[in-house]
Amino acid sequence: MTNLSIFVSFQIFQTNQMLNMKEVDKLKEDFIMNFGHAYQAFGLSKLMGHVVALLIQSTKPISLEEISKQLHRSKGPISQITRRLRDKRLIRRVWQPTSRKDYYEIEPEIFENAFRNNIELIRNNINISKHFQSEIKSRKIEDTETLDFRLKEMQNFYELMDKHYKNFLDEWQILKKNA
Amino acid sequence: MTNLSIFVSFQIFQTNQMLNMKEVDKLKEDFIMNFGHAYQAFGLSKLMGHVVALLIQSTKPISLEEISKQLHRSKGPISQITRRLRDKRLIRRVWQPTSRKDYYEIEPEIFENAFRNNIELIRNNINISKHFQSEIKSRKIEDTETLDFRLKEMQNFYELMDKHYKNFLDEWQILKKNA
DNA sequence: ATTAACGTTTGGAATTTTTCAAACGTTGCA
DNA sequence: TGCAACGTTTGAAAAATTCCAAACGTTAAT
Repeated sequence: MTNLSIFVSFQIFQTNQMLNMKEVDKLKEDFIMNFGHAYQAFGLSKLMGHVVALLIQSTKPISLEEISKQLHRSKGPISQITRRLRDKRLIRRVWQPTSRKDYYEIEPEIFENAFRNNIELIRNNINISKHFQSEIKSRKIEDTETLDFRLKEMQNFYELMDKHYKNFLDEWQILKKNA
Repeated sequence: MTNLSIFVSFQIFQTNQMLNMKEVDKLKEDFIMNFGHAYQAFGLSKLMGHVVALLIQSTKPISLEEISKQLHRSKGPISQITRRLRDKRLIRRVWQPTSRKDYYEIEPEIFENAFRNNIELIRNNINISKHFQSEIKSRKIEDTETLDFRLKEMQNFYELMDKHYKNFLDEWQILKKNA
């Protein structure tokens, strides 16, 4: 009875430990999945979100091999996705003197950089509206009042947006320096 | 010689007319393609961009059948895409008393609404950062200083962004009323 | 020089997304 | 009541994307 009691409480202890382990892992996995969905919602690859999440929650840089292991992918797609993420300046490669492997860590300015990538899309909208306004004008097409109005509105909208985007980034820089 | 001259200039005239026709159509097609790419870059369906572009450049509402004809798609996908576009409030359905068909036109506040859809994604980022901060806290996980810092920064970043987004929309409203 | 440890590239497989044609349901009209 | 004109849904096909395994190139160590 006593023995059993001890045994049981030991079991419970074990189980709690394991549950805690599992819960932390589950939380980590959940974190990774959340970023996957968020990235997908932004029109990016889900895997990109997974890698980003993995690196955000990691205290130290992670090798390509370890990334592929943790995300259950082969090295091929991870190699490609890390390249794309580096191009977008969301992660960066670091050298560990002790190893020949490539290690990756999160780009400290990941959020700013992701945002800057978005600004470029906005700029593209401005360019589209400008481009077609000038095309219409130079060709003297008829009955374009409505389209002219809409294109001009589009231009105004995204130019104002661009202005506020800059304000935002400026204020963010100030905020960060004071922190 | 004179006759030939007249003939030639007539030919040129014809050709110019035809070229103009083609050029306008080409411009329209180019416009549609541009929106397709832009929508794709934002993680939306290319076809959504095509429909939006078609409706932006049209003076009058267009029937579902005509949309599918102009975009060379069958009615199935057009029906689905118009539904999604209506859900996002980028286009709207209008009733022509003379016809039983559904007609679509661009939503006058298309740009604002598209932007508002984006704000929701931002809000999601805030929620992710808040959620995991509280999860970490309630579970007393060890060595989370780095992650805590990053999550807090993420929250700050997107909350500041949200603030500026609101500023932007407010200013846009004012600008539009005064226009 | 050879080998071993890497990351990258590549061709095809697997998965997901898009699209179509046809069936279906609804509504207006005769 | 029956028919015709619609839009929507659906199951399968087509297209696009993602993914893996293996080949490859490069570099470092022996």
